[in-house]
Amino acid sequence: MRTASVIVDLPTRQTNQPFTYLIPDDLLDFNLLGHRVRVPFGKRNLMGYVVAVGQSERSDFQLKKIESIIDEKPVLNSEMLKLSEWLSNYVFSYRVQVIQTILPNAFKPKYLKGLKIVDQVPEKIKENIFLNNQEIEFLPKNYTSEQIKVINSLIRQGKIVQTTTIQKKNKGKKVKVLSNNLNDNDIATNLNKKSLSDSQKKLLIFLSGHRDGFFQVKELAEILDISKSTILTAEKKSWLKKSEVRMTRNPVKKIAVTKTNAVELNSDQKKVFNSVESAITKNENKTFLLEGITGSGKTEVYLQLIEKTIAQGKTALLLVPEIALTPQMIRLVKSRFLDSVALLHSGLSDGERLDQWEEIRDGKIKIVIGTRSAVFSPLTNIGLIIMDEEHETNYKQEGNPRYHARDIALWRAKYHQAVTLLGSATPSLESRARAQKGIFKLLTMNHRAVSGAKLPDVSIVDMREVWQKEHADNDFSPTLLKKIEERKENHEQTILLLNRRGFSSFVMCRNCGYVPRCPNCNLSLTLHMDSHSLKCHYCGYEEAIPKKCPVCGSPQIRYVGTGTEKIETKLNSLVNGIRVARLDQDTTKRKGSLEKILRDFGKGNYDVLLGTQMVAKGLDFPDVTLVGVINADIGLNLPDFRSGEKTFQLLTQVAGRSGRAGKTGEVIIQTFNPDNYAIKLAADQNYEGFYKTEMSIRHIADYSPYYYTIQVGIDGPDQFPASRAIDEVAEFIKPKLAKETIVLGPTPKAIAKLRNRYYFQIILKYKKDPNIESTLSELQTVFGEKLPKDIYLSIDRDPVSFI
DNA sequence: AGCACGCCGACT
DNA sequence: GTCGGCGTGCTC
Ligand SMILES: [Zn+2]
Ligand SMILES: [Zn+2]
Repeated sequence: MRTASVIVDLPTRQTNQPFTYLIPDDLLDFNLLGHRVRVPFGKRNLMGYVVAVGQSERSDFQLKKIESIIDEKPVLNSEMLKLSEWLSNYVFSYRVQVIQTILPNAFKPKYLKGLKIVDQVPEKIKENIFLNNQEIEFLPKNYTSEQIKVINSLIRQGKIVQTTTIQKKNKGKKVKVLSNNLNDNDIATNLNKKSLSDSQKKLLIFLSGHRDGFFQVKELAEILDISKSTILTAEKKSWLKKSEVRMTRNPVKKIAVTKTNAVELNSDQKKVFNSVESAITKNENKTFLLEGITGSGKTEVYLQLIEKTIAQGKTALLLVPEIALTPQMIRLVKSRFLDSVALLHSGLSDGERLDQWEEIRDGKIKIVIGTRSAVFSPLTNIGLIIMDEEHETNYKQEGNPRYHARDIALWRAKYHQAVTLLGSATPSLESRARAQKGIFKLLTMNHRAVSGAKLPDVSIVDMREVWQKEHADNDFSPTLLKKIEERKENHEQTILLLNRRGFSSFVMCRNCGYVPRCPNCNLSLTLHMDSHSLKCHYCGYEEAIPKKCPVCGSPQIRYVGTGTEKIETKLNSLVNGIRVARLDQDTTKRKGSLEKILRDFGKGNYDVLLGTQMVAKGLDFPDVTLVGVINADIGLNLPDFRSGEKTFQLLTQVAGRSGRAGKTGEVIIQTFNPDNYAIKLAADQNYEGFYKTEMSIRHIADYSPYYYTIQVGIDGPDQFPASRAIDEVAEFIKPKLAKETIVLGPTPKAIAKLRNRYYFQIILKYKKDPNIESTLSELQTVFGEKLPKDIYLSIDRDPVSFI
């Protein structure tokens, strides 16, 4: 018997395995591998993915037949089938969930429930419920309980049946287009007619110049500045021919650019280019780590390597942490490769994403640039995968499946015998350590690309002294303030970083010390003057600012700590006429607002760009000659072994925004911990020094990269059952793991309560433990089975954050 | 996820 | 006796 193994579209523990189906006669000659199919499953029809085809002689029970295929072409090629199998095991996720992540959202089907009459039913029912149809769509919430009762009894009697239909969605809009239907003679004769209106004349002249184009009515009306009715009349007269095309939505086309060409590389860049290029040419599965200081011209190297790859008939993938923050890079890529590049990011609609996906699969597009999920784009024959800013934690998905784009990139590069290029000014310790061991090849660029441009001069300002000499609570040291004023006078620009949004970090009663907290998370609420409210930054809870203390009634409420809002207000009052743009989550909620702020700042409409970590990433503004860090200590004391690394990266990256175009840049770092190693080494722009120091700290504490880490979590609506469950998890796994594996906990998570759920964790640290994967997958299947429904188990391999 | 099966309390 | 509550388990 010819059979197919099908993963059904049901992300549950019990259905996380292939089910075997018979292949119907009409599909026997068809290769079903990777196809979406409709299959009967229990009482209903589900969608599924064929992950294998073969022979089976099972006689223990009657196999069911595949009902039909959904698409003409398979949606998963053999690479993606293998990848999904590996990844689901690697990150402990259901296979369907991984497949859904690999595929564009538009492939998620909609199940429509319906009712169908199969026998005699009372006339009244036929009229009232079926509205005299044989089959209707059925949504229980649209019917009264009486009606549901009647329906249920008729189903029991076998007179009507429930049906499910699987609906495909988003196959792209069909649009009406018009094209020229006249030959030269026709046009000439029509143009000679006396009765011709100006609009008609315009249209005819246009048609004579665009013999082969297809245009939408609206488009034509706009181009020629004539009314729609003129065009419709012309259609009636058969001047124009009507047809329908499927619109492929291509968001890159909307970015208008002029073509640019490769720029001559400097000697640093040339060296890097040559090493990587030779590996691409030789089809070596090699990974390079490019450690290039900020402004060293990594992008130009990327572009020329992509060009080379394409010239060899292969495809290329460029991953960036966040599209919105790298508009310059996108523009550059687009200007170099024009329409042959696909842009994939979270801002696309399902339909846009599907269109791009199909063009990539069909080989029409050979260059893909995109964020995390673009790593799954269905390119074939990949020659080069570039991951820019490889240290960014954005590349790790929070929530299932918890994958890291770097892991996928390396897997795919191996599959394709391709080259991976990881680039950063501040590589993750993990990658840098691998380069040390020779697993990755280390390449460096230590000079800024623009001739004459140097790394900025960095100085640390000890805020303890400032508070002693001036008055405490000063957010601006006199040094920083003076320099901001100077920049304003000289028509240069300043970037200010403060990694905390809102007005103040929390509010406190001066009399009794009461601090308002979130009822869902028990975390202190942040004051927001924009919205005149207190907000929880973790769940979004919001309440009014108290006029007096709810505990003791005192009207003396103190605002503690400083956020971006307060800095904006202060700066406006301290420097006369200064124009400040604020860039944080609160000012960029609206679609397009981020781009607008950056554009306006680039045009010189502002003196200062003030914001959270967003201002540290990738921005490239030539007039910025001063970067100020208001408070470098935020994040330094978080309960996370990577807090030093994160601080170093943030400071180094933001410092790199200064003096990129030849004008000397300056950086002022304000801190209460001027002796902290991460802050000092960031001030020295000394990545290698930081790497060595941090590695010794990690070594002593047995942390990554010396050990692998896995976080096992439990969360539930009540504290006690959840804490008991995590204890049981520990009991379950401990005896199965290798003796050398270190088990930390169980402990409550750093944020112990979030959105009314209680969180607990166990951290596993291991170098080599052959039992780890089997133990954890057993934990999911065996232990997970008896876990109460409202308690969730999570497994996070190589977590990037412990907060 | 649905849906059936099954075992208890409440009602025509 | 029957209806319906939702706890448990299965779906190729
Ligand atoms: Zn009080
Ligand atoms: Zn909250």
